[in-house]
Amino acid sequence: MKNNILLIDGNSLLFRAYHATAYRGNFMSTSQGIPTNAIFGFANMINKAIKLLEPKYVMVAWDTGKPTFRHESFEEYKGTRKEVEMELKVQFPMVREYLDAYPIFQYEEVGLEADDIIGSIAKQYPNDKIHILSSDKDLLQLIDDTTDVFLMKKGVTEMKLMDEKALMEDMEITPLQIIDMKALSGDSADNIPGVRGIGDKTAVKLLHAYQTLEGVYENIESLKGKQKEKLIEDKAIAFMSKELATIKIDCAFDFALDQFLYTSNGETLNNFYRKYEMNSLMVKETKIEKKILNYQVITSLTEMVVEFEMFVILDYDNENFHQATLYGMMLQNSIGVYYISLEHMMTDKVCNDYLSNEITKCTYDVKMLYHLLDRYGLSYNGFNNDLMIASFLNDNSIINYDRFVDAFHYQEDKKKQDIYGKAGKPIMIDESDKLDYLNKQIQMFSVCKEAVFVQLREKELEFIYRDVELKVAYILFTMEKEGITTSHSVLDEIGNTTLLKIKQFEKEIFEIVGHEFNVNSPKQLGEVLFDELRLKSNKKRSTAIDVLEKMVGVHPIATLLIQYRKYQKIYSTYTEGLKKHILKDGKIHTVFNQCLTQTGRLSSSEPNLQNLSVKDDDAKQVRRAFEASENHILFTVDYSQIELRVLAHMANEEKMVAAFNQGIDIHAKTAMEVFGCEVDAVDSTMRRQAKVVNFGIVYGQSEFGLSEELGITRNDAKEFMEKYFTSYPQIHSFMDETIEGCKKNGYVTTLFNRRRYIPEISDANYMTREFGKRAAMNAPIQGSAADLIKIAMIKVYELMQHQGVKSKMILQVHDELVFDVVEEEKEWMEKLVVEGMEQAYELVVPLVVDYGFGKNYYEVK
DNA sequence: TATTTCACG
DNA sequence: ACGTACGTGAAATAT
Repeated sequence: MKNNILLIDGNSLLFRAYHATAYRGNFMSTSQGIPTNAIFGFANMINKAIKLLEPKYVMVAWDTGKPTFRHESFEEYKGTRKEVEMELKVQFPMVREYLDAYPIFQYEEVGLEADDIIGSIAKQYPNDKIHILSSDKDLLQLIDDTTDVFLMKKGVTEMKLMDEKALMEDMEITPLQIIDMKALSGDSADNIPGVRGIGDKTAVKLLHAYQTLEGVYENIESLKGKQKEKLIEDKAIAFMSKELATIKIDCAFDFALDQFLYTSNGETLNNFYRKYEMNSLMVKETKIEKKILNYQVITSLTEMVVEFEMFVILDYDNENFHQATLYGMMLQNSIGVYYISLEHMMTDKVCNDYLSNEITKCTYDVKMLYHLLDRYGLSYNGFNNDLMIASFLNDNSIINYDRFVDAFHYQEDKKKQDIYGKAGKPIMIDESDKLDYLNKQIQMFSVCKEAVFVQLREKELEFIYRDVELKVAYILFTMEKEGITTSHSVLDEIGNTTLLKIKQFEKEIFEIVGHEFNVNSPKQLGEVLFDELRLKSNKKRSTAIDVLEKMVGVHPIATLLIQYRKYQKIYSTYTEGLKKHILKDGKIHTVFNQCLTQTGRLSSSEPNLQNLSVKDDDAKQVRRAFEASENHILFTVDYSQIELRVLAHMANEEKMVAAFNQGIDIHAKTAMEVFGCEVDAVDSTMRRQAKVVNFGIVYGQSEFGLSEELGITRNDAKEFMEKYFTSYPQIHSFMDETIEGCKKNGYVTTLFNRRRYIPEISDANYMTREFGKRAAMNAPIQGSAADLIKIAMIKVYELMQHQGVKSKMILQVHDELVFDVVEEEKEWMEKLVVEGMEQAYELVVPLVVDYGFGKNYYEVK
């Protein structure tokens, strides 16, 4: 029986991979700057070849000794060889490490070139099918009945299978004539001189007439003119060139074919990819592709057996929740996969029964499902499991999250975008491709499901999953659906006056500078400030606000720029930006992303309603556009210093806990401790400084950072922090223990067991490691606060349901909830929400809220 | 697509 | 000698 053997010309592929992926001196590299572009290209090449050829045996041959630049693209890079070489050189040991991780057998021998190794192996197994992968045309001479060459054309994925027939079509010569051709025309990249004045074209002509180099010289008298002269002159060189161009086929080796047996180890391979941050190459260990079941298109759920906890996914496009189109639904039971179109979902009574009953169902992204089914008037009961949320809780670092659930992406298969197009740019949907995609997706989900939920239990995340996130998902759906009334005319009005101010400031800036330029361009502004006006900054050429603020008093342009920036921001991001998001119902419906942040907070987008200006009054005016509905009043309730309270609780810092319990102003308390004075002696400056330290502690701020922030010397800042930690010793030990725990476990946890993995804490790089420590100190605090407000949302939502209020919860801004309250329910809601939030969970310190009412979002506070 | 800047908690 | 506070999203410019 014929074996399928793949022989890879390592050097030629690595050179090709390197040059094909190096773009104008830019290299793909790890965050530490280790170049990985050649490995990346190399991996793509061999993976593609292996996939296409399905070889039983694979090996890679390497050149030894000083590198011989056998690559055709060498010439182009000759000029910059020195620089380029280092970037490539470092990847030589890495590619060997890669092949060991695969694992793929590799071989090199002093005195032999990769060509000779490949040639000898190829001819040693005349009864097996040999494929050679290379970008070097030289290898084409090895083609015979059982040997072909996969020749890299351009880039890293284009390759052509060259056999005798293809070679004849392309170059009009036989494999062995490759040698004669090189003997005649030479190969500068290979240091083969050839006959001067004879190029590829002439060489081919001569070989057509006389078959071989020997043939040419036997018939030399039939030739004439300059050509004949040159041939006679360079005869010795020609024959030497022929020898040089001939690949050895008679080397003996002491390895056995069995050593090439192809296997691949997903774990070691993924460890390699992870190490060098080549996440896109990650392989999915579960290979379900081969056993994918067929799906069946049905018109009624009577055609399938309805089982407990089936996986259900929707067929919908890439738009956001209030715009997406629903086409159908796919379901999987223990027998198979079924697809029912929207039309039949709407008419089939059994389908309606299934969606309205409480039988447990599992999906991926339940909030999106609620939106779609709701918008199409369908029911959505019993969706008690969400694989997206579960896998996010297991590991919210994107890599693993993707690996686990979006595993089908790693099968080099179609992505959602390939099927439906991008948001705002839908494409014609190919029904069969789409159903194949959904079929694969649902089966992948089903395969992952069990492992995901086992992990969820192992990590003790069931509470946060079932009692927090799943419930929050439903509440967020209702909030997003409700939206917030937004006045287009108020935004217009603010926009218009803002635009006038922008124009005015711009004019004044141009007058000072003496010419016009794009003030929005950091590059152009940098030139104006640092080159033309000769202003100085300690931070390179940054034009950020803190740099500009330091220039106030030095140059009049600073104040103008600060003003310009402020109004430009109001105009572009807020007045104009927000208008685009007002829908026909006069409302803005933001999207709350539940599975995104590293800490467990929500994020808001399209538009972001969690960053509406509040600190600057001009900018805060934008909030006037966010209004209560008719006969309603806006109600906002926010936790007071929730992160500091969480810190006091988690660290169990007695003095701080006592202060909170006595209702003492915590910043004043801190000032008293740090400055060692009585409460009456605390002035506003001291309180402000204490407040900065309190916040800084939560972020793991350094002495340097504190000194910058407060504008004091580093020594003073150091003393400040020392006093802080002496006053609050438990906070110091809590931080230390948190960091130690993170180093030991690789992750930190919140009060409710939510995890954040922080691999950076063991990184070799100092800066990365320091970042890891700060993140480790902050995540339990920010994360626990995020958990708490989610619990409060549930508590308040449930109280509202039970008490039957008509008011709605509409926004969450990390420590704040916003409600659209029916006027008659004002006192009712005030009591309900304040109590709900304050009693959401019992800490060793009280949870306290501040709140306010108003007809719009400006007036509420 | 990446970078810079700036809005929020 | 390094570089310095956590977590987000949007817009404009630069590449």
